[in-house]
Amino acid sequence: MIASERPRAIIAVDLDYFYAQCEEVRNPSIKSKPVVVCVYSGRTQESGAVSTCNYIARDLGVRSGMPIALAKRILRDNLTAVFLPMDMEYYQTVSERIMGLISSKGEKFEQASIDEAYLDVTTKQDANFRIAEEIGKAIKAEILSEEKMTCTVGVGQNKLMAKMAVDSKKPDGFTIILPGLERSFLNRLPVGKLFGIGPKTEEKLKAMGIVTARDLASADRETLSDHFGKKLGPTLRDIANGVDESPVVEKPIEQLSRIITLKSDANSFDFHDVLTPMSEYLSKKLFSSKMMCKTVGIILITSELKIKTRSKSFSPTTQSGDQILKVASELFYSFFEEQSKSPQGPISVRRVGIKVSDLVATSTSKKTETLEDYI
DNA sequence: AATACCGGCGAGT
DNA sequence: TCATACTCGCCGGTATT
Repeated sequence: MIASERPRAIIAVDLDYFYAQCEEVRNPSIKSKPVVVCVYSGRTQESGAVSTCNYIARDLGVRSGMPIALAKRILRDNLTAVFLPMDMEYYQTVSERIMGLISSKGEKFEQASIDEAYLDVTTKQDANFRIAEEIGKAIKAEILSEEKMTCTVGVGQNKLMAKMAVDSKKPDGFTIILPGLERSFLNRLPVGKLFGIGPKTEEKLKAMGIVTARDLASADRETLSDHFGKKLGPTLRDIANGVDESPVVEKPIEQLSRIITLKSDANSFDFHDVLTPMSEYLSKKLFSSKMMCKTVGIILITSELKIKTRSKSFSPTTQSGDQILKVASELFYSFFEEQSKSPQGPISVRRVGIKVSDLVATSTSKKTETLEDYI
């Protein structure tokens, strides 16, 4: 046993229906109406998907990921419904202000997404999360007064439990799971409600007779490893037990990608026109985040919505748009070469993208390693 | 035998 | 019915050293 470890106090903050709430803040007159934020793909007038929506729309049955046309059908009798195109730049600036606000409330801060963050507020005299509660309330109050926005806060002894606390009451929630009460909080939940267990894993577990978190928490370790592998198997059991040792730390970006929907499905490798701006965009992103990439990949989504990927690593690392374009073009070319030879013939593609990964920070020292590679 | 690379899949926002 | 744009992580297979 490890010498008496004091439980950590972790706060999770989740900005409620973030994109749609940003739109409400910008234009308060829509607050009383269903608000649906859309990603229009440009194929037809209404093609695309719902990114997120406010709770008025959710209560009427709209869900994120849903086709826009379906959301419009659901809301067709509601003359007040508002459909807006996504405005990432605006959401990003709002997010940055709020993240700055949250991070100032604790030493260790981790942004988990554009609208989620963790804060480690562990202090010596806070075994019952009194201080964490104060800080959590202060965060909610400040986001409300400064940005006119509600959020949901969860407190637990690790990131997993803080997140489960958040998920248990949204929107505008505040939930604390005290140390020791993890199992009683989780036990009744179906495994699919646990963070990290999606539909596929839930189905597999169900087939094994594991339905609730209680079942999973005491499931045979050997059996879990056999079915899910030696990493995921034990992790699943940990999740059901509320166990999570992962620290609150800012993680460096490890990949960047850019993907678009084609105006119509295609099956040739003449993608130069769409690839060029994507490569330039990624190059600029790399530059602004002071990163270089070692791997370039392509992403294709077929007409049947199957995802295909190809990638290539190289050295030295690069930041250049031309280089990214060159590698991506080669990958596209050989992908379609390969496809044309396959028995099914050429494949039809709906969406295409480029991904840069294996990112490394550009050397800050005077003598760069990459320079020597060129000599 | 260990590590790197590659493509597919799953989960989440 | 129609089905976005990202990010991260794991798995198994194969290639490289």
